[in-house]
Amino acid sequence: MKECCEMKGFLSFIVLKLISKGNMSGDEIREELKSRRGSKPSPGTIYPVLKSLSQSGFIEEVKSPGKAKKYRLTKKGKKEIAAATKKFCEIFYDMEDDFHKCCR
Amino acid sequence: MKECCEMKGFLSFIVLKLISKGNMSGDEIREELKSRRGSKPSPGTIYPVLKSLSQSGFIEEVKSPGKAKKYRLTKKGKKEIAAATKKFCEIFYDMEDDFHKCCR
DNA sequence: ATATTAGTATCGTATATCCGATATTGGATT
DNA sequence: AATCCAATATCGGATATACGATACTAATAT
Repeated sequence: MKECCEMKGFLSFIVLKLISKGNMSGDEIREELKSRRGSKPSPGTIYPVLKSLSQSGFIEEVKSPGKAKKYRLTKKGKKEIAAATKKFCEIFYDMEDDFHKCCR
Repeated sequence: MKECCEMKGFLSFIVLKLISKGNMSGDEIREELKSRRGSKPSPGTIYPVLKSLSQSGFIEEVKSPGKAKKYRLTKKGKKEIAAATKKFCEIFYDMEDDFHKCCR
Protein backbone atom coordinates (compact mmCIF):
# COMPACT_ATOMS: atom_id res chain seq x y z
CA MET A 1 0.00 0.00 0.00
CA LYS A 2 1.86 2.99 -1.27
CA GLU A 3 1.07 6.04 0.78
CA CYS A 4 2.56 9.42 0.24
CA CYS A 5 2.82 11.22 3.52
CA GLU A 6 2.83 8.71 6.28
CA MET A 7 4.60 10.79 8.87
CA LYS A 8 6.97 8.02 9.63
CA GLY A 9 10.36 8.64 11.09
CA PHE A 10 9.33 11.03 13.82
CA LEU A 11 8.40 8.58 16.48
CA SER A 12 11.43 9.11 18.66
CA PHE A 13 11.01 12.84 18.27
CA ILE A 14 7.41 12.77 19.37
CA VAL A 15 8.12 10.40 22.21
CA LEU A 16 10.86 12.64 23.52
CA LYS A 17 8.60 15.64 23.09
CA LEU A 18 5.82 13.98 25.06
CA ILE A 19 8.12 13.00 27.90
CA SER A 20 9.49 16.52 27.95
CA LYS A 21 6.04 17.73 28.92
CA GLY A 22 5.64 15.32 31.80
CA ASN A 23 6.81 11.91 32.87
CA MET A 24 5.06 9.14 31.02
CA SER A 25 4.94 5.38 30.86
CA GLY A 26 5.16 3.37 27.68
CA ASP A 27 1.50 2.67 27.74
CA GLU A 28 0.52 6.28 28.30
CA ILE A 29 2.63 7.22 25.33
CA ARG A 30 0.90 4.60 23.23
CA GLU A 31 -2.46 6.02 24.21
CA GLU A 32 -1.44 9.58 23.47
CA LEU A 33 -0.14 8.58 20.07
CA LYS A 34 -3.34 6.76 19.35
CA SER A 35 -5.30 9.92 19.89
CA ARG A 36 -2.93 11.97 17.79
CA ARG A 37 -2.33 9.84 14.76
CA GLY A 38 -5.25 7.47 14.87
CA SER A 39 -3.39 4.23 15.26
CA LYS A 40 -1.91 2.93 18.45
CA PRO A 41 1.71 1.95 18.00
CA SER A 42 2.37 -1.66 18.78
CA PRO A 43 4.44 -2.65 21.81
CA GLY A 44 7.15 -3.77 19.45
CA THR A 45 7.33 -0.22 18.22
CA ILE A 46 7.26 1.83 21.37
CA TYR A 47 9.45 -0.09 23.76
CA PRO A 48 12.45 -0.32 21.48
CA VAL A 49 12.17 3.44 21.02
CA LEU A 50 12.17 3.95 24.77
CA LYS A 51 15.10 1.63 25.14
CA SER A 52 17.01 3.46 22.46
CA LEU A 53 16.30 6.84 24.03
CA SER A 54 17.38 5.43 27.36
CA GLN A 55 20.61 4.07 26.00
CA SER A 56 21.34 7.40 24.39
CA GLY A 57 20.94 8.97 27.81
CA PHE A 58 18.00 11.16 26.85
CA ILE A 59 15.51 9.65 29.28
CA GLU A 60 15.67 7.66 32.49
CA GLU A 61 13.31 5.47 34.45
CA VAL A 62 11.21 6.74 37.33
CA LYS A 63 9.88 3.94 39.47
CA SER A 64 6.98 4.93 41.62
CA PRO A 65 6.09 2.09 43.98
CA GLY A 66 3.00 0.25 42.83
CA LYS A 67 2.68 2.25 39.63
CA ALA A 68 3.76 1.65 36.08
CA LYS A 69 7.30 2.65 35.32
CA LYS A 70 7.62 6.10 33.88
CA TYR A 71 10.30 7.95 32.05
CA ARG A 72 11.60 11.45 32.54
CA LEU A 73 13.97 13.59 30.55
CA THR A 74 17.59 13.78 31.57
CA LYS A 75 19.62 16.93 31.28
CA LYS A 76 21.04 15.54 28.08
CA GLY A 77 17.53 14.83 26.88
CA LYS A 78 16.50 18.41 27.48
CA LYS A 79 19.31 19.64 25.31
CA GLU A 80 18.38 17.11 22.67
CA ILE A 81 14.73 18.02 22.50
CA ALA A 82 15.59 21.71 22.42
CA ALA A 83 17.93 21.16 19.49
CA ALA A 84 15.50 18.86 17.74
CA THR A 85 12.67 21.33 18.20
CA LYS A 86 14.76 24.09 16.70
CA LYS A 87 15.55 21.87 13.76
CA PHE A 88 11.91 20.95 13.40
CA CYS A 89 10.93 24.59 13.23
CA GLU A 90 13.60 25.37 10.69
CA ILE A 91 12.43 22.58 8.45
CA PHE A 92 8.73 23.15 8.83
CA TYR A 93 8.63 26.86 9.56
CA ASP A 94 5.89 27.57 7.08
CA MET A 95 3.61 24.95 8.57
CA GLU A 96 2.71 27.53 11.17
CA ASP A 97 0.20 29.00 8.76
CA ASP A 98 -1.40 25.62 8.35
CA PHE A 99 -1.85 25.26 12.07
CA HIS A 100 -4.00 28.37 12.00
CA LYS A 101 -5.94 27.44 8.92
CA CYS A 102 -6.45 23.77 9.35
CA CYS A 103 -6.62 23.04 13.03
CA ARG A 104 -9.19 25.27 14.62
CA MET B 1 26.21 7.40 14.39
CA LYS B 2 23.11 7.13 16.48
CA GLU B 3 21.07 10.29 16.36
CA CYS B 4 17.81 10.79 18.10
CA CYS B 5 15.65 13.08 16.07
CA GLU B 6 16.79 13.03 12.53
CA MET B 7 13.55 14.13 10.96
CA LYS B 8 13.75 11.42 8.41
CA GLY B 9 10.70 10.10 6.67
CA PHE B 10 9.12 13.39 5.76
CA LEU B 11 10.82 14.05 2.51
CA SER B 12 7.91 13.25 0.27
CA PHE B 13 5.68 15.31 2.49
CA ILE B 14 7.96 18.34 2.30
CA VAL B 15 8.49 17.93 -1.40
CA LEU B 16 4.78 17.83 -2.03
CA LYS B 17 4.32 20.82 0.25
CA LEU B 18 6.94 22.81 -1.62
CA ILE B 19 5.44 22.04 -4.99
CA SER B 20 2.05 22.99 -3.63
CA LYS B 21 3.34 26.52 -3.13
CA GLY B 22 4.66 26.86 -6.64
CA ASN B 23 5.98 24.75 -9.45
CA MET B 24 9.52 23.59 -8.83
CA SER B 25 12.25 21.59 -10.47
CA GLY B 26 14.18 18.85 -8.77
CA ASP B 27 17.19 21.06 -8.36
CA GLU B 28 15.22 23.93 -6.91
CA ILE B 29 13.79 21.54 -4.39
CA ARG B 30 17.24 20.33 -3.47
CA GLU B 31 18.35 23.91 -2.89
CA GLU B 32 15.32 24.76 -0.79
CA LEU B 33 15.88 21.70 1.35
CA LYS B 34 19.49 22.59 1.80
CA SER B 35 18.53 25.90 3.29
CA ARG B 36 15.92 24.33 5.51
CA ARG B 37 17.65 21.34 6.96
CA GLY B 38 21.27 22.15 6.37
CA SER B 39 22.17 19.30 4.09
CA LYS B 40 21.36 19.10 0.42
CA PRO B 41 19.66 15.86 -0.46
CA SER B 42 21.56 13.85 -3.02
CA PRO B 43 20.18 13.33 -6.52
CA GLY B 44 19.62 9.71 -5.62
CA THR B 45 17.28 10.91 -2.93
CA ILE B 46 15.23 13.55 -4.63
CA TYR B 47 14.56 12.14 -8.04
CA PRO B 48 13.15 8.84 -6.85
CA VAL B 49 10.83 10.84 -4.61
CA LEU B 50 9.65 12.90 -7.56
CA LYS B 51 9.21 9.78 -9.60
CA SER B 52 7.21 8.17 -6.88
CA LEU B 53 4.99 11.21 -6.41
CA SER B 54 4.50 11.27 -10.16
CA GLN B 55 3.55 7.65 -10.35
CA SER B 56 1.09 8.16 -7.54
CA GLY B 57 -0.48 10.90 -9.61
CA PHE B 58 0.18 13.67 -7.11
CA ILE B 59 2.41 15.74 -9.37
CA GLU B 60 2.99 16.11 -13.07
CA GLU B 61 5.67 17.54 -15.30
CA VAL B 62 5.56 21.04 -16.66
CA LYS B 63 7.88 21.54 -19.58
CA SER B 64 8.55 25.15 -20.25
CA PRO B 65 10.50 25.45 -23.48
CA GLY B 66 14.14 26.11 -22.82
CA LYS B 67 13.80 25.83 -19.07
CA ALA B 68 14.38 23.05 -16.59
CA LYS B 69 11.50 20.68 -16.15
CA LYS B 70 9.25 21.57 -13.29
CA TYR B 71 6.54 19.81 -11.42
CA ARG B 72 3.12 20.99 -10.43
CA LEU B 73 0.45 19.53 -8.24
CA THR B 74 -2.36 17.59 -9.79
CA LYS B 75 -5.89 17.71 -8.47
CA LYS B 76 -5.19 14.45 -6.72
CA GLY B 77 -2.03 15.96 -5.27
CA LYS B 78 -3.97 18.87 -3.87
CA LYS B 79 -6.26 16.53 -2.05
CA GLU B 80 -3.30 14.58 -0.80
CA ILE B 81 -1.39 17.54 0.57
CA ALA B 82 -4.53 18.88 2.21
CA ALA B 83 -5.11 15.57 3.95
CA ALA B 84 -1.47 15.20 4.87
CA THR B 85 -1.36 18.70 6.27
CA LYS B 86 -4.38 18.02 8.39
CA LYS B 87 -2.76 14.88 9.69
CA PHE B 88 0.46 16.73 10.35
CA CYS B 89 -1.36 19.30 12.42
CA GLU B 90 -3.17 16.65 14.38
CA ILE B 91 0.05 14.88 15.22
CA PHE B 92 2.10 17.95 15.95
CA TYR B 93 -0.55 20.35 17.13
CA ASP B 94 1.37 21.46 20.18
CA MET B 95 4.42 22.35 18.14
CA GLU B 96 2.70 25.61 17.35
CA ASP B 97 3.93 27.00 20.66
CA ASP B 98 7.46 26.08 19.72
CA PHE B 99 7.22 27.99 16.50
CA HIS B 100 6.58 31.12 18.50
CA LYS B 101 9.22 30.48 21.08
CA CYS B 102 12.02 29.04 19.10
CA CYS B 103 11.94 30.54 15.66
CA ARG B 104 12.28 34.32 15.87
C1' DA C 1 1.15 -20.02 47.15
C1' DT C 2 -0.99 -19.88 42.66
C1' DA C 3 -3.37 -17.59 39.01
C1' DT C 4 -4.35 -13.50 36.66
C1' DT C 5 -3.33 -9.53 34.22
C1' DA C 6 -1.56 -5.05 32.82
C1' DG C 7 2.41 -3.43 31.44
C1' DT C 8 6.85 -4.13 29.63
C1' DA C 9 10.38 -6.34 26.77
C1' DT C 10 12.37 -8.94 22.91
C1' DC C 11 12.72 -11.20 18.40
C1' DG C 12 12.57 -11.65 13.52
C1' DT C 13 11.05 -9.50 9.53
C1' DA C 14 9.10 -6.49 5.82
C1' DT C 15 9.44 -2.19 4.09
C1' DA C 16 10.92 2.57 3.52
C1' DT C 17 14.31 5.97 3.41
C1' DC C 18 18.19 7.92 1.86
C1' DC C 19 22.66 7.86 0.12
C1' DG C 20 26.88 7.77 -3.17
C1' DA C 21 28.22 6.48 -7.53
C1' DT C 22 27.28 6.24 -12.02
C1' DA C 23 24.79 6.90 -16.31
C1' DT C 24 21.87 9.58 -19.22
C1' DT C 25 19.59 13.50 -21.25
C1' DG C 26 18.75 17.96 -23.44
C1' DG C 27 19.85 22.64 -24.20
C1' DA C 28 23.48 25.92 -24.95
C1' DT C 29 27.99 27.11 -26.72
C1' DT C 30 31.42 26.80 -29.90
C1' DA D 1 27.30 19.03 -35.99
C1' DA D 2 30.21 18.25 -31.97
C1' DT D 3 31.14 19.39 -27.35
C1' DC D 4 30.06 20.67 -22.85
C1' DC D 5 27.56 21.03 -18.75
C1' DA D 6 23.82 21.29 -15.66
C1' DA D 7 20.01 18.78 -14.57
C1' DT D 8 17.89 14.54 -14.35
C1' DA D 9 17.63 9.56 -13.80
C1' DT D 10 18.91 4.96 -12.19
C1' DC D 11 21.22 1.40 -9.43
C1' DG D 12 22.75 -1.19 -5.42
C1' DG D 13 23.09 -1.12 -0.80
C1' DA D 14 23.27 0.45 4.23
C1' DT D 15 20.42 1.76 7.76
C1' DA D 16 16.23 2.89 10.19
C1' DT D 17 11.48 2.29 11.12
C1' DA D 18 7.71 0.01 12.62
C1' DC D 19 5.17 -4.09 12.98
C1' DG D 20 3.04 -8.63 14.84
C1' DA D 21 3.89 -12.35 17.66
C1' DT D 22 5.64 -13.94 21.56
C1' DA D 23 7.75 -13.94 26.12
C1' DC D 24 8.62 -12.01 30.43
C1' DT D 25 7.63 -9.48 34.98
C1' DA D 26 5.69 -7.64 38.97
C1' DA D 27 1.74 -6.46 41.42
C1' DT D 28 -2.72 -7.95 42.67
C1' DA D 29 -6.47 -11.13 43.46
C1' DT D 30 -8.05 -15.57 44.57
